[in-house]
Formats: sequence, structure tokens, C-alpha cells
Amino acid sequence: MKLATWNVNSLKVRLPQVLDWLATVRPDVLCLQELKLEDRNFPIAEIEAAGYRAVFSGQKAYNGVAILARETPTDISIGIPGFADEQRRVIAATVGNVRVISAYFPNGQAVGSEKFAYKLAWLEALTHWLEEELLRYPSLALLGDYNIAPDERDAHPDWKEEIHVSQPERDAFRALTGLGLSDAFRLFEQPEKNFSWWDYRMMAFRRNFGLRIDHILLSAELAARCTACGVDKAPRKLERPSDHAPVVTEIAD
DNA sequence: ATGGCGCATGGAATGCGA
Repeated sequence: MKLATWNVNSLKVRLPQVLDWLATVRPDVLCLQELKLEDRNFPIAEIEAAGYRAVFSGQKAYNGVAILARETPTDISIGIPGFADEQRRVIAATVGNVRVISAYFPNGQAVGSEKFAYKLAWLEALTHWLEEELLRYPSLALLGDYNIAPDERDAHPDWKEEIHVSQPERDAFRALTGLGLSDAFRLFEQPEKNFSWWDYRMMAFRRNFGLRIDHILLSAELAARCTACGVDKAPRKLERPSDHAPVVTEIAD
């Protein structure tokens, strides 16, 4: 089973790239973030014509998450239960016997800001929810744009901002892995400076001035069967790319 | 130190992302 995540920064703009990528890579599941469109504008027909079913939770201009799958997703859940939030950042569904969660973690703007406090509160709510979900679903995968670079290997040495690399954010990431979730990417040898996001400005991609902030966390049952994980940089090289590249993992049957 | 780019809304200029 091939699982992937991609922050597309507008599904409307990126739809042709997403369809091409699905046709080339043929993942069983693709989690999307930053749809930036309302549900009534979700391109259902195009996705289904590509051989995928979709469940989604979108809003105008910002946020928005989806799960595309070759099998029909069931038991759809939107948001974090008990955490009131107008921002569409979480959708969960069962595909086969895997519980899949597509999540767009808050950016946080700047350490100490109001948005940073929201980021930490959101992370705490997510963690408490997942602790229960893991009891219900032993095969669980949390995929998405975490907006956290978990350790120093995950940020370019010249990254000067605190946001995405601060201790509270990294502690929150550790709390998630502390639930028994494994960072699929770190189950394998990886090249140095293997990032998933590069700023549009300053020729950041050409200079590889990036961060690894898109992740796939796997429950123990899935991690034991994980055979590969990597970043697919090809879409970042296209005209009008998303600023994020897809991350892909493979799970043996 | 700041802004750089891209996308959104709305129909110019501004907010936001990371």
C-alpha cells in the first residue's frame, strides 16, 4: 500500500499537477492540504475520472484538507472532536483497514504570537485525540503538513527564524511520537538536507534552502510493515509549483 | 533589517503562508 501527502497550496491551481502525479505515482491514498476552496467547488468529477474517490473538508481561501483513495473511504470524521475550530484542518477516514488522517497543522506565524498559542493548543488537542484513536485503530497513519521541523537535520543550517524549529513545537512533535507513532522518513537512511518545503522567494529551491515539515507518522503495526519513505521533489520543479513536495511511503501487505 | 513569491479576494491593495 502506497500512502502519500501533499500540501498543494490551492487545489484549483494545482489540479492538473495532482492528476498527472496520481497517474504517474499511482498511490493508494493521497492526503491533500491547503485546498483553498469550498466543498461545492471541489473537483469531484476530475478526481473520480482519475480512478480515485475523495472525502474533503474545505473553506474559502484558506486551509482545507482531503483524502483521495482508490478504495472508497468510510467512517469519515471532520475536525478534532471536542476542539471547536472554524479552520478546516483535519479529516479522517478508513481506507481498507488503515485509519488515515490528513492534517494541516497551524503555521504559528511567530513564536509567542496569538497564532503560536493556537498552534500549541491545537497540537495538544490533536495529541489527546490521537491517544484514543490509536486504541480504536491499531493501524493508523497521520499524514500532512505539520509545520514543524522535528530536529536540526530537518532545517537548512541557515534557517534563522524560530518558527517551525522552536523547542515548544519540537516538544509537541515528540509528544506525538511518544504515543507510539514513528516518523516513516526516519525509519530509513536518507540523504542530507532532504526537505519537503522551499520558499517561493530567494531562489530557495535552487539553493535547497528548505525545511522538512511534511510528515507521515505510522502506528507500530504499520511501521513494522513500512518498506520505504521519501520526498518526491519532481513536482516542485514544475512551472507554477506548490511550495511543498509530496512525501510518499510504502507499507507491505 | 527588510523583502523577495504565489495565491486569495475582488477588481487595487492587502492578508497570509513558512
